[in-house]
Amino acid sequence: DANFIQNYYASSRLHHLSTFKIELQNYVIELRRQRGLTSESTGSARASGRRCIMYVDFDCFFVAVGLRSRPDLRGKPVAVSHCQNPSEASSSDIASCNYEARAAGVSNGMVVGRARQLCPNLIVIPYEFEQYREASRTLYQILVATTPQVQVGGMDEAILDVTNLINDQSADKGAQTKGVSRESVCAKMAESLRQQVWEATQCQVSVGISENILLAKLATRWAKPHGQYYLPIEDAPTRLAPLPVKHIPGIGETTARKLADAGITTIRDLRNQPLARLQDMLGPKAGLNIQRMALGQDDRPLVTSPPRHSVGTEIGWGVRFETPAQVDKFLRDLCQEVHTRMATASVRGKSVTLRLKRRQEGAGEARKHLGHGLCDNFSKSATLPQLTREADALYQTCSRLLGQLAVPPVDLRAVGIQVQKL
DNA sequence: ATCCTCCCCTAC
DNA sequence: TAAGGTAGGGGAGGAT
Ligand SMILES: Nc1ccn([C@H]2C[C@H](O)[C@@H](COP(=O)(O)OP(=O)(O)OP(=O)(O)O)O2)c(=O)n1
Ligand SMILES: [Mg+2]
Repeated sequence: DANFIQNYYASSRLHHLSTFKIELQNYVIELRRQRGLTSESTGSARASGRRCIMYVDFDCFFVAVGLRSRPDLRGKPVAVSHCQNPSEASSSDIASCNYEARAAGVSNGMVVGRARQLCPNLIVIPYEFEQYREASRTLYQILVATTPQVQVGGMDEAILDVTNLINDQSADKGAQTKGVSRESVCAKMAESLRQQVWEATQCQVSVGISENILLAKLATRWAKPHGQYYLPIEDAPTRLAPLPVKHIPGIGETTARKLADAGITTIRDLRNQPLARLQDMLGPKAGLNIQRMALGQDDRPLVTSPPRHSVGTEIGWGVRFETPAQVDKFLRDLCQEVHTRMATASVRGKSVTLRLKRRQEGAGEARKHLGHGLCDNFSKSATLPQLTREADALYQTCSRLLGQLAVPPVDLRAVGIQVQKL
């Protein structure tokens, strides 16, 4: 099908999630430039001691945007998904659900069929990607107008370093005790941001506030929905101790299970482990990082203009081929897509990786309609003849890699390419 | 030690 | 029907 890739991307939420993030990073740089703030000192460069970090995150973002034009649905359980029928067997993903739906056990990423079992009166509304894009951009306009020290966390979340702003305002107020003053000045600033975002977007954000990125992010959990929460760093040991390890950013499903197998389930457990044991399980750097986080320690500065290290594209849905010629055509189209993105970003690369998924021996049809199902992954990289972004050069090299990986077209379930060494 | 390739994992 | 992408951190194991 000639326009498969374009049509697919037009409907893929995960594609939009990823590409909006890149676009927002560039947008923030542009907003800073417009305000003549490019070379502003860092948010905490002047300060030697305590930082003040704010984590700003829209509440059930896609649903909140969708409900603006559907006020009659407020108060009812609502989810955003492609699902068009009332089936309890739908394998369509829920991108976002509101708090009414969550009360029934529904969560983001769940398939609609399962969600309907938990919440039979769940209402499904469609995606509105352009509206999400607009709301995100409005959020970032407001944030950059407050401080240039903004890190893009994603389409619906951002991190601010307001240390210098807070210190200046605390100093202006003169005599007040430092600790109390800082907290109240932070709280006022967060109130103001939430109000501005609400007025400009008719969507709510929550704000977590603390002294580093980790604690500010964890604080947003207590801030939601549509609230704010200041987590004093002194309280961190007590507040973090009982939380499941999965709350630490970087610990996902797989790592949490691995830790559970070793009897480690809470952040307290993580903190009490000998460092060497965590490092044996997770590796030297990961073990150290995770134990530091368990202690509430995080000295990472904001990254306000992250350098780009790779440009890639991958499709793992609807991939069902019969002939090598079909695979070849698909690969050509992917190379063209990457070429276009590299041109937009004004980058060229010296190395390319081909990534494939191959249907596992004996795996039946995927649980998800036209999904990749159970697969084995393969990747192979090669150096490009020169620093390039030309679609044809990418294709020549990828085509060779495809031959080397030798996956029968019928067994292919995903194809992707990624260019690096930019 | 440090690099390289081929992975796995994570977050939105 | 359904739209399971994307970039970065980092580990294992081998080469230098
Ligand atoms: N599995 C997921 C998770 C998220 N998203 C999209 C839809 C979300 O609205 C948006 C932001 O993700 P969040 O994790 O911030 O979730 P929400 O904003 O929906 O809820 P909240 O932040 O209130 O917990 O990303 C998605 O498509 N699929
Ligand atoms: Mg959110």
